Amino acid sequence: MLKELPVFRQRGTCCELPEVDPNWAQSTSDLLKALADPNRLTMLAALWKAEAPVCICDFTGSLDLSQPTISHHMGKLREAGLVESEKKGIWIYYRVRRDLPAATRELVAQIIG
Amino acid sequence: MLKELPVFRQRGTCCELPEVDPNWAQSTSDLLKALADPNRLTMLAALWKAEAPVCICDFTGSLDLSQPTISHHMGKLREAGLVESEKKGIWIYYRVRRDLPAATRELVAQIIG
DNA sequence: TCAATGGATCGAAGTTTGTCGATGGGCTCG
DNA sequence: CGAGCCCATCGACAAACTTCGATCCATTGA
Repeated sequence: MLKELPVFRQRGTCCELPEVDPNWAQSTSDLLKALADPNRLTMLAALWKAEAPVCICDFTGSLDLSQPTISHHMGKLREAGLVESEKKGIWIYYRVRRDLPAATRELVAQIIG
Repeated sequence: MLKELPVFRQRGTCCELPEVDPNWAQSTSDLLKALADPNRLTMLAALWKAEAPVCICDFTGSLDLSQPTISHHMGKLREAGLVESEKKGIWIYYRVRRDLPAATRELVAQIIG
C-alpha cells in the first residue's frame, strides 16, 4: 500500500507534524457537524434545489419525522448559518442563506451540487 | 432577507419538494460524520500535508489526547475510507488513502486544501 | 530471553444528539 | 371572538459519541 516509506524512526522519539490551526479545526467541524446528518442533508439539498421558499410543513410529507424534530433540525441549519427564514402570515419560509461565504457555498455545492 | 416571495399557499395543504436520494443522504452524512470532529480534522489535515507517513505516537505530542483516543479517532478515519495504514516493525504508518474516490478527494481538498 | 515500545482493544463514565409528545404563541378565516 | 393552522419551545429518554485508564499483543534491542 504505502510506497517510499520511512524515514528515520527511533524508539521513544516521535516526529513533528505539520501545524494545524485549532480555531480552523473547531469552526470547520462545527459547520460539518451541522451537515453530518441524513435528515439535515436532505433538508438542505431540498432547499438548495427548490425554486420557491419552503415551509417546515413541506417536509412533514417526505421526511417521516415529527414536526418538532424537523423544526429542531432546521434550527441547527440556521445556527450554522446555512439557512435563513422569513415569516409571512401563518408560514415561515426557509431558504439557503443568500450571503453564504464563498468557501461555504462552494463546500455545499461540492457536497450537494 | 428573502425576496421574490410566494407563491400560493393554502392552509392545510403543504407543497411538494425536490426529491433527494436517501442513499446519497445516508452515505454522504456518514462521510461527513467522520470529518465532523476537531481532532479528526486536525489529524486528517496533518496527514494531508505531511510529507512522510505518520504514526499514532506522532500525534500524542500535539493533540493533548491519550494514545487510545488518538487510535480510536484514526480508526474512524479508516472506517470512513479516508486513511490507510501499513505496519512496519514497531510502527504503523498512516497516510491519506491513495485511491480516494475523486469526489471525496475534492471534498477533502475543499475543506482542508 | 526479557524489558521496553507502539498501538489496538476493552470497559466505563460523562456528554451530546436525535427523536418524540405535549404545550404555547401567533396568525387568519369564519 | 373562536377554531384551526403553522411553528417554536420544553422536558424526557434512548442511542451514539468522546474520552480515559487498564490491559494485551507484537516487535525489537540489549
